[in-house]
Amino acid sequence: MAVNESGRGSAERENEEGAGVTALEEPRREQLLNAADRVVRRDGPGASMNAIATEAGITKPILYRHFGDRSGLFQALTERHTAGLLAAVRAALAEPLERREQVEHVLDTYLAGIEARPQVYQLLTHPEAGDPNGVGGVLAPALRQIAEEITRAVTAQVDLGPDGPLLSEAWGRAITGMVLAAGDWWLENRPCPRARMVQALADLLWGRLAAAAPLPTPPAPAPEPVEPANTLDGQADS
Amino acid sequence: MAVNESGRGSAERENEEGAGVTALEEPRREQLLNAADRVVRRDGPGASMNAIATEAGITKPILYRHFGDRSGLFQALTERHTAGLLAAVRAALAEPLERREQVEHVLDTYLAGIEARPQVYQLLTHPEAGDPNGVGGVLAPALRQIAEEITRAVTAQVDLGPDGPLLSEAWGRAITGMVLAAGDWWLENRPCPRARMVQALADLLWGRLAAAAPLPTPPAPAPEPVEPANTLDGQADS
DNA sequence: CCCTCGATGTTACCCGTGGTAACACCCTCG
DNA sequence: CGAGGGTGTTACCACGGGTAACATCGAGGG
Repeated sequence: MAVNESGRGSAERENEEGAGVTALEEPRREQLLNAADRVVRRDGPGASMNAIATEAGITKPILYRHFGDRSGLFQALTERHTAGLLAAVRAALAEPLERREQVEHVLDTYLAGIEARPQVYQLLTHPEAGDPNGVGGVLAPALRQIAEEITRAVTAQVDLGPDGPLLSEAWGRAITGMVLAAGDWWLENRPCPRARMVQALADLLWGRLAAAAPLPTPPAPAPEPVEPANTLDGQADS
Repeated sequence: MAVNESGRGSAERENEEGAGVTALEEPRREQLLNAADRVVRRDGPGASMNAIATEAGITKPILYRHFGDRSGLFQALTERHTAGLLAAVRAALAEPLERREQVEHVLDTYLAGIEARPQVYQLLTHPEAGDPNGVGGVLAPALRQIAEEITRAVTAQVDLGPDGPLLSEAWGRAITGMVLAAGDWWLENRPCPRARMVQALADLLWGRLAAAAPLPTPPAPAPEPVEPANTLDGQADS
């Protein structure tokens, strides 16, 4: 067919990849994941299967043979990257520090993790970009694991009285979401060094918002007529 | 033609819809939005344009004439629903209450808002499900507006010293993300009544996690062999 | 030596979805 | 009676996920 060297993207250099132990038993799979990784790093999530296949120097069906479907591929890809961050956070949560120091340590660990791999970080937070099925909550699986880890740590380390279980569960999610949103903003705007951000978040958790002095109410209280409570309850749909 | 009554989904009852003022000047548009609303409520985001068109009893091109493209439709749809929630939160933020009461009020307003329309709530938090372009941050536009509103309120009402701007910006995002994640979890599991959840979140912001007594470190420090620090840093790319 | 087996690879196709072009209808206004 | 604008339609295209069917090649085993 003489197609030997047609338009295969940037293939034929899958050798010096080097991956973890898993490569020893499933080398091809790892190579494909590495290719996918490159494409995602370049095109973000939502990269097409065709693009990934081309980058790997092959065609779609092989990808599907190895990963079943697109979400399978992305799940595998995500898990590779999740492991490190999750383990790091877990370790930080287990360290025997004074509470404030420990919280700062965990916050710093997370921020450092997402700082190190900004592109991939999108994968962890938006795994389902591109496949509309199963929207499933705000927290991606990776984040949900972190939330559970926090819950576990709080349950084990802090005395919250009879409502402990409820509080630690709620707080696990709350803290995760808080760090997620704040970290996302920080990563995008870089308004301050990491340590400063850690302080800001720890301060929030330490009730600094609650404790701070109030400012005097400004003189003109209602300058703009905001069109009172327009459709506050929206379409009642008769 | 004789196509009069072929396969048009559930059309010909667009009359008793009842919508806001905007319907007076752009009635067709409102009807289409109502149809889209129904479909999204039923199929979640990621509903296809065809499905929406069919539900409205028409075909795709008309949708595109009115909204340009898919994201235009969803943006219009989102704005309709955002208005109420945003206005409510804004009002709650402007109320002259004691700080703790005000925070509780805002939290309760938000939770009540998402509680009232769980299906649509997905729209606000996952507007880009189905269109992989422009992933753009964790916080959807609607949430970003809320975050800015919180930032504004904190800036105006709380004395945070020289770092005020940074802190209020960071905290605006952080609090929004916190309530988003916690609210999402609460909405899905309903582990407690709303008022309880409000308390839990306010307590967190009030530093209860920081202030609570520690639990004695459990006797057996390493009961489960957790497979020590597997691939802590993941792919080191040897 | 041949022949099966499994992994690797390909071409060609299906279907659904976003998006568009071109044409038809009707109703109103000058 | 036209012109124009809103409403509607039938195709059609490109592209992305996913699959069937066929081709190849190396390793064993009778």
